[in-house]
Amino acid sequence: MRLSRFPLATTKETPSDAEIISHQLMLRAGFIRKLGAGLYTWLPIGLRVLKKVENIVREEMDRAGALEVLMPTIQPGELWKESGRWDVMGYEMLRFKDRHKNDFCYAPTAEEVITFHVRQDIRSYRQLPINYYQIQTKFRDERRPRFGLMRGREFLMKDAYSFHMDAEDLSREYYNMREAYIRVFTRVGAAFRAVKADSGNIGGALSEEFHILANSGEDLLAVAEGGTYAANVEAAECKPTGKRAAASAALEKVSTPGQKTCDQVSKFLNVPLTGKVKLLVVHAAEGQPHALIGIALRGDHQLNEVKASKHPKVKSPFKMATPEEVQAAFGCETGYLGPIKCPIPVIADHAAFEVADFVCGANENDHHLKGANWGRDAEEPETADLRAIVEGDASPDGVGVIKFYRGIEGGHVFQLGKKYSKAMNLTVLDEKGQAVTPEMGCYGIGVSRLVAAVLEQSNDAGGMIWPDAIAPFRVIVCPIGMDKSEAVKAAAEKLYADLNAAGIETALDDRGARPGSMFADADLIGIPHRVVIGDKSLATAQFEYKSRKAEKAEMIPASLEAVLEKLRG
RNA sequence: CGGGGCGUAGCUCAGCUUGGUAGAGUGCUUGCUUCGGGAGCAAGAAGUCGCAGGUUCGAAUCCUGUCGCCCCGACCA
Repeated sequence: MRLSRFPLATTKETPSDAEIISHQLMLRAGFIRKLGAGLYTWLPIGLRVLKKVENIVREEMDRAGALEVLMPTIQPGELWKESGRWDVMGYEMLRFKDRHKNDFCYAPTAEEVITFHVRQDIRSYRQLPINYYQIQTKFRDERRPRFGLMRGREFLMKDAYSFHMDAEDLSREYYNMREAYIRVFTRVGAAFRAVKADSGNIGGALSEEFHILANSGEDLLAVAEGGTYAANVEAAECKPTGKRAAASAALEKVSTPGQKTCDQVSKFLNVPLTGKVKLLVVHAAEGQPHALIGIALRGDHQLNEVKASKHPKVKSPFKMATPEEVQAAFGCETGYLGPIKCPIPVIADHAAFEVADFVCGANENDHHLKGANWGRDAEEPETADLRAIVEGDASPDGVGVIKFYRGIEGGHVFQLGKKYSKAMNLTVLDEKGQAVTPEMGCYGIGVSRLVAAVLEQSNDAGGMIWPDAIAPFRVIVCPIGMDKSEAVKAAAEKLYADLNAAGIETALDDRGARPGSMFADADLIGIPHRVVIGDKSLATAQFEYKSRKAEKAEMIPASLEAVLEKLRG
């Protein structure tokens, strides 16, 4: 591509409404332009990168045996009513009516549509398993779109849906997709991690997210150093150790005027935070004997609200009791609550259950208890995994120590089970002629998000640094004084033609710009390989080569072969 | 949805408190000089000051409404 014919809309200034580096760079380098909140146009150079990522995804899906389809972005509301999600989905789903006043929505996902088609066409077990995928625009009306392409409203997504006769075959395909995802993320040059995700489904349904590691990531990941365990902190388990020291101290009520927080009490009584048990009061689930329920946590731990919401005795979604409700139930302020002589039922987190001789609130203003013990001073409580995992915890699988990383969710593989096939009455006949409801899996990759995510972990002060596999061009040829020197012009044109002939996507900066601006643009748009041709280097029959990642340029022989050698580098 | 902020030249912003001829930088056009890390000088084109009302002799500026966008939070998956 001749840059004189290819508008490079680069700017020096950083747009004020871009918060994260990938968003800033994509605007500055002219990859995207904003049309509205969460809506972006891909300009020619940016689109080249998007298409490359898209093709890698397509190749790997094809290789894994999935079949590409293309479903409409506009979906009939009827199907969503059939699955029951029309009323469940919130404002995230953009709804509208056509001229006949029929309900429609802009696709946020496509389980309903694909299930509808499979129901039309798939009748026999002989036709299964099957895995359909598409790479198509989605729209989710996020309440707060942000971070450019990272959380846009309209985005490009690869979504795949597989159908199976039984859970075993679903599991096989799940791992098949997982392998395909590993290949995709590896090929686009991302440093990533597959982590266990929130798997709410009963029946051992598996769910894993593929995260690109980046400090700007919205998700926190718990990864075992020296082990293989990795999970989204929302889903990271905390296992009981099964050990608790015997009670050795006598129960004693002490005056702790004004000491309301765990930190304050810990310092005031000179006991470590790990020796304190705190009690959170939350709303109980419908049908529980008491409207409130207490959750006991060790002093240094935080509640994991996802886990709490899933506990059968806790109201979902999770809701904390108000100070007034606590006062009514306990007759004291929230700073002095404890599980001993507690007026409401208590569930203890495993870690809180394993503390002996602990300090806790006395359920009386300005007083705490010392030397408290489960079993002796209160009934042995029901226990559950309720706390958030913390760095330094032992890995739940027993191998390694937990460390936190930030990640950007780029993909998700999920065993759906029969949720949609059942709701939408999809059945196929098995070899005995019996109708069977197929098992489903779904597998997504945020294609446009992946572009931003890779960039998020691959940039420097000069701008973008694209991996070869998804760079808009692999090589940029920068002739110095092309207008003045026939030799430079001829050499640059020849190299440009030769590289293209060799199948290398090459940009020729024939704009006649000054060297400074040429180099700055080449760096900003992140072309991985740069060849500079000037009279000085040609005098010694040399080109100047610089890798985008390298500090300095180096001289190479002025030949196509020498350049190709560097690309193989 | 709650709180805060911003809409002025293609882009980034000043001007608004205290009403009186529309500004800068950058980008763009032309010319001359320059030419290895975003050049210099000169000339030039470019804005119904988000939109609609109102107050006023006069509104970018004050008031009301409205739309759009951004940030924090909550919410959702």
